[in-house]
Parts: sequence; C-alpha cells; structure tokens
Amino acid sequence: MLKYQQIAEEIEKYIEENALQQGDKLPVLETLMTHFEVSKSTITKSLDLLEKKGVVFQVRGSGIFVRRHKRKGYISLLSNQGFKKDLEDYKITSEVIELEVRKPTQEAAHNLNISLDDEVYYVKRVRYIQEQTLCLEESYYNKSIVPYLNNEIVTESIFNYIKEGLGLKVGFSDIYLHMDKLSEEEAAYLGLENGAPKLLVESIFHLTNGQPFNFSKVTYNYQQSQFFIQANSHFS
Amino acid sequence: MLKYQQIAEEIEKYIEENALQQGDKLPVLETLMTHFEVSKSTITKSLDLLEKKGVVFQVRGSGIFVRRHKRKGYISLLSNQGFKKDLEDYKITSEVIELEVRKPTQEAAHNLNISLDDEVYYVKRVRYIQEQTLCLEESYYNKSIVPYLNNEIVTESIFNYIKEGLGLKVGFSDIYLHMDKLSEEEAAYLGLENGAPKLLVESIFHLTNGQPFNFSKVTYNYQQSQFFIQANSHFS
DNA sequence: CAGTGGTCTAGACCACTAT
DNA sequence: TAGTGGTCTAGACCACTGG
Repeated sequence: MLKYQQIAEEIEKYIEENALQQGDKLPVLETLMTHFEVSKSTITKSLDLLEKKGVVFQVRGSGIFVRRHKRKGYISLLSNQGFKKDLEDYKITSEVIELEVRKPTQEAAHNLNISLDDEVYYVKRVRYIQEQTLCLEESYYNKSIVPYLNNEIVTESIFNYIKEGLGLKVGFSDIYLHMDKLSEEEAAYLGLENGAPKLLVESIFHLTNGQPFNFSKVTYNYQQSQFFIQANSHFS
Repeated sequence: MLKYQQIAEEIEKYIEENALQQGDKLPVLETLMTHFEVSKSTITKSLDLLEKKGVVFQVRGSGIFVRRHKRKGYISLLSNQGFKKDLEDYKITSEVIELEVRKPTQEAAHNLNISLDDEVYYVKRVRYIQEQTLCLEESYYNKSIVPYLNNEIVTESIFNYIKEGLGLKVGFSDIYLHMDKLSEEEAAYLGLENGAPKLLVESIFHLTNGQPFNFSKVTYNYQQSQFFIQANSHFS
C-alpha cells in the first residue's frame, strides 16, 4: 500500500478512535511530517484524499479540522460500494428474483456502450433492511467483463466478487435520480400501495480504464430510504 | 489566479471547444508540461482538479481521457451553485413568498450550530422552470454571517451575492435526501395534487473555514426535476 | 507578525498498459 | 519493453488567519 494511503487510513483511524468531533483540530503539517517521517507533499496528498472523502477540511493559515456529519442511517450516494458500510448497524439481506444471461435492452446496451447482440447478466433482486423492503434492483453486467455470476454471488455482495474474485478495479460512476409514482408491479415487490412515491436511481459503473461494466436501476421504498452526500467546493 | 487552476480551465475549454467525447485522449503529460511550461506536479494538480470535477479520468500506463455524461436537463447535486449552470438552457425564475429576520426553529438552530436566541434571515420562495413550478424552498441564513438581504437579492442568486457582494468563500456542504408525500400546503405551492411524490433536499452550506451559514429545505416538483452525480472512486 | 497551509519546481524512481 | 501516469522528496517561496 502506498504511503499516502497508509497515512490517510491512520489519520482516519485516529479520528475514529478518539471520537473527534466536527471542528476539532488535527496536529499541524510540520508535526505530521516528522511523526510519519515523510515529506510535506506526501502528507498533503493524504489530507487531500481525506478531504475528498469528507473526513477533514483544511483552512489555510489556520489548521486542519475534522469534518463529520451528524445524521445516522443515511445511505451515501457517493460510496460506490453499495450501502453495506453506511448501514452496517442494520441487517441487510437480498432475495434474488431473476438471474440469467440475456441480450440487453436498448437502454442497457446504450448505457453499457455495447451492441444489442452482446450478452449481459441480468440480475433482479429485492433488498431488505431489518426485514423491511428497502429497494427493487435491476442490474445489467457486461458479460465480456463479468463472465460469470451465480446465485450465491448475487445474494451476497456482487461488487466484492468483482473486485476480489475477478481482480477488476472499479473506477467512477454516473448516477441519475428520477422521481415518479410506483407501478403496480413495483408496489407489489416493495409491499407498498400502487402510486406511492418512487425514487429511481440509475447508475453506470465504470472500470478505472473507463469501460462501463454495469448499468443498474434501483427503485427505493420511500419509507425506508434516505440519502446523504458530502460535497466539496472545487467549483469555481 | 493560480497556475494549476488556469491550466485546468484552459484544458476544459479545449475539450469544450473541440467537442471532445467520452474516451477521447488528451495529449500526454510530457506534451502538456512543455506546452504550458510548468513542472509535472503542476500539470498533475490541474488534472486531479478536472478529475474531481468529472471532466477527465486518468489511466496509469495509458493516458488521460475525457469524461462526459450523456444526459441533458439534469440538476447536479454537487454543484453547490444552485442549478443556474445545469439548466442554463432553461428559463429559471423565482417568486419570493416570505423574507424576514426571525429566530431560528430548533431544527435550523441545530443545523446552523447557533442558539435559539440568535437571529436568521428566513427566505421562502417558489422557483419556476419554463413557467412550471420547480421547487419550494425554505432557507435560513445565519444573520451574523449574512447581515443583510433584500427582495432584489433574494429574487436573483443569493449565493452570487454572498460571494461577490459579501466576499465570503463558500466551502463544503452536507446534503440529505428524503422522500415522502406532499402536504396540502406544499401541493398548493407546487400546483400538484395532495399526496403526490415529494423529494425533500436538506442542505447545510459551510464557509471554507467550516462555519455553517445556510440551512435550506427544498421540496421538488417530481414532474420537473431529475438529478445527476458524477462519483469518483477514492473509496478503498 | 508569527503560525500555518498552499503552490511550484526539478528530478529520481516506481507501476501499470499496450504492443 | 517502450510509453505513460503515479509517487515521493527537499526545499524555496507565497497567501491567508488570528492574536
């Protein structure tokens, strides 16, 4: 593991273990440099990483401070990792409705940047939180990148398998949100009434080399789901 | 303006003007270094900035590539700048319902980190897109940071005034999303039926020094609003 | 004006990709 | 294995904050 990642982890662990609160001040750069025995730029890189993750914020001329959000039970829209981490205090389970190799829909082909003749793994599942329905998920995996899936993998964490099992490196993702009313079928899966509020989250996940490998459409139960984002100001 | 920001802007402009598409390759680092006559780290810093903004992605051993999203008419949840930029092809207007100095609600006081005895500017407005209702916004500004607002400012871009007029520097923000059904009052303002789907977006905006100066609750018209996020993978 | 973070450089060396 | 991006260093100098 790289130095700056290692250091970032240690600083994050330090914040966690000492239960530091928003606004608490970290040691100054000079101190961190000598403590970790690295150059200034390396420490800076670690802190930039933590800043991107929303763990700290840096104020020129003043110091480095802890950033926290106060609310619990929210799903991070940025985490890229499913919500296992955000909701680790809750019991999350999955029921697989469908799993098969098929041709992509036009929409899926377009978003995955493949032809209608290529093959995809289609996965449909309902996810539960504390025995309540959380969401209905339809997902398309480019089969030339993810050549094999089975029921066991799909019941557990698919992304974990992709990273650990296949050794693929997940890069960036594009996420689109829409609101609407639930269709009869969706309402049935989620145990809600027809026409209830619906949040549809469409995501396109790419490998680090820019290739899209997954397109998914997730319909959330409006009673069980709330989301958060920590935004930074790199905007002019 | 700093070198690396300047360079980032020029690269972005170059991409824009030449209408480069997702996956198009930019010149290699060496070329960029000599062209802009700066060191490698400066170019790297520019590219890291563009990567954060979702404009490019870098692949080790391969190159620097353009990143684009395909869909138009979506509001960026990360832009921190209202949606003026995302929806610049559309006509956005505001109607101010209420504007006054008052004591904060408990909720506002908590989120702004002030006491119930402190004062806030309370702003309530409806925003329109192409003559259709887009959202209903309730916003609380810490008066000790934003000491004055008037109808004119509030009808235009409040954030612009805060930055240009007051010289404040806007930093990070925390954003929370909830779904629900519209109340009767909300439905009336938005011209929708009672009980229609509701997306509530709560945001807390901070200055670069970490001080929260605005807490806002925005209720969107589900028929007019869709959102997007470009996420990066700085997550282990 | 002392303290603290940010920018920028020049260069050595490392790690991944594509051929 | 050549090409390309990523890490890391040591140090000079700049810019902002706060007493």
